[in-house]
Amino acid sequence: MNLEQVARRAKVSTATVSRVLNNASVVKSSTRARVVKAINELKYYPNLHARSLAGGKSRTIGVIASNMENPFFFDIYKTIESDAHASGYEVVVANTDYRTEQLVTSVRLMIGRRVAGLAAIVSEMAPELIDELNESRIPVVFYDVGTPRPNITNIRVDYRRGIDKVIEYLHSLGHRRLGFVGHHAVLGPINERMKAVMDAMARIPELEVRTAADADTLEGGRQATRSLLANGYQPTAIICVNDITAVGALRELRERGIRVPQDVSVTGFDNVKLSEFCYPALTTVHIPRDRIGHIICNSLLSWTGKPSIADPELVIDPEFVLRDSTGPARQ
Amino acid sequence: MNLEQVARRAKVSTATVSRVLNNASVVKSSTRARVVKAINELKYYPNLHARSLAGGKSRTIGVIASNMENPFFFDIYKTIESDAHASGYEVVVANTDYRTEQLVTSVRLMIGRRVAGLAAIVSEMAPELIDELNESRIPVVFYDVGTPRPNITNIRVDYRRGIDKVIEYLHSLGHRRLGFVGHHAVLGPINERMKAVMDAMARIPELEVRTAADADTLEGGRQATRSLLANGYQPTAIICVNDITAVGALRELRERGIRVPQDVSVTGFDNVKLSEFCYPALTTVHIPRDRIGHIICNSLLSWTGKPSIADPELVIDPEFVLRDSTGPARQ
DNA sequence: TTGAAAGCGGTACCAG
DNA sequence: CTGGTACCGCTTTCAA
Repeated sequence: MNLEQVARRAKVSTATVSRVLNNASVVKSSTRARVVKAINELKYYPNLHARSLAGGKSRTIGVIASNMENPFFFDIYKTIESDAHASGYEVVVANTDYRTEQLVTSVRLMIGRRVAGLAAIVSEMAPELIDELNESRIPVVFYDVGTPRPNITNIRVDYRRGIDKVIEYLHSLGHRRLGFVGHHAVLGPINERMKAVMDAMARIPELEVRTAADADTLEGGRQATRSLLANGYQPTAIICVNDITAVGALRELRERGIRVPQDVSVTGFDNVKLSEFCYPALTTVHIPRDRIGHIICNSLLSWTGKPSIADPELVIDPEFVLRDSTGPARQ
Repeated sequence: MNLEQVARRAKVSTATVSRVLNNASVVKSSTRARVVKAINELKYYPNLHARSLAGGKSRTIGVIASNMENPFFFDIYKTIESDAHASGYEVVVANTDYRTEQLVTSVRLMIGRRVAGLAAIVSEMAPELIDELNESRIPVVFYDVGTPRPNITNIRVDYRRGIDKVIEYLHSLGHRRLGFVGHHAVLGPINERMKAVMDAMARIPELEVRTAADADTLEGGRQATRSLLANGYQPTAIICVNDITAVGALRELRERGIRVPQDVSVTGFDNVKLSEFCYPALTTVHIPRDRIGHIICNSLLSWTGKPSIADPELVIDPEFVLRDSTGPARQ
């Protein structure tokens, strides 16, 4: 089933069918009607590969994320998708599971697909990519990591500020013995969040902090919390790298009979929907995922081919959100 | 950057470069080495569109789901993706948000992409699709809805059995006044779950059931619960269409000071990870999402072109999971 | 083992 | 307004 068959049935040339498909206004309406009829009768659907090959473009934007299972990434993706659809673009996604190797594979796949734009919402990074991406001439937005380049825009959240707000608040409540629950991604923001904690510790001598890390999942948060408490350490507050791991932490604490926030305070990060629905509702830091999504999509689609007018690097300041999982330090 | 440039640099023909790319064994190893060198030096990545156009196939399988935000769908997707990757296939996804119109659009898009196989994990359905799909000759698996056809396999879970197990259990605990929290998808399994509840009510005269529905999200579950209780109705147990909405219900109940399970019991469905992590942990029904994913992928990739050897319709019996959100009926 | 060339299914330019 | 046709980048005979 192809253009030619449709053309034959409608008794026109393939060129005309193509025009109808791309609703060029030049086609006489009676002709158009015949073609449309033929298309429907034949249940014809254009071969997208042929289309993007011939056209040289692809009306598709690629999104690569570290962990779609985490609503943080998913929310950004959703926003991008809906913006893209609104502009007549399709979206194709890829997961890296925080694996650099997978990131490289995915990026190359996207290049191979000749996507019209690429958003990388990832914590990991591979230096060779920025070169390859540059030569590909594909507009790219990196969230969190990456270096600004001619066709690469950067967006990042000031995690340090976010963490500082959390620590400041906990400190004011009398917390001195802290725990940090991270996850296994060593690069990027996690590192930044972790470093922020370490720096705070250096800055405030009376602070003691121990850390543990596991997967970026509910279960991972639980495991990390378990190992954090394994050797008898008794923090009065646990700072989690994000909301998902925090919910995992809540569960571990609950099963140990440790009350939150009476016995220990817990904080999340990201402010995903779940953070209001878990029990107790999480004190966290809000990251405007919809705004990030809009900026990304906008930056990708408004690409002119020339250096963008907008800042090549955009930094977002996160907001502290107080809920029920934190309270005064015990003892 | 294309085959020809690589060919020129390696001083061979494009045919040979193509052979190297598809690692045909016929190429002399010294020649192959030259080509590989050229490819790397030029940072060449084959145009996937040209490839699948010329080859007539696409090494890509399509997955369409109703709501990727719900871990139920996401878990299935993850399994399919990992199986597909293991077999050298890529996966491209699409969301329908339970909208039939979007399903139609997505299916046509997949046909246009000439995917090697299509998995539709959806609750909605459009009759015209099965014809179009049939003519496309693409192997298809429908989960939940759809009619078996030459190239269409069907998988479904016996939701009725699952719901019956829940009701039976609640009934044995003395619950007579029930609530059902659904979501807005009118077709398919939801309907089946809802119908199962209704049928049970007819079967057991002493049962009273009222229902409410909203979106398939945490917030939706909360809203539905709110309207369920709005007019003073006081069920002793609330059956939720799935775990996500159940967690939403838990929150609404908590804010009203209604204790679970002392004052009212709550049940979920699906047994997603969150159901163990929320508080109280949900009594639910387990749906083996990994098994479903494996079956789907397997059925798609093992396609021979002829009617499959396996059953064209497969029904899965779900398992009851008892946790902490249910207890004896009060009063 | 390698090269030449005919498509794959569209798009878009140039005539008419 | 419509048709003819030269590509788009790659795969795949067919010969050499």
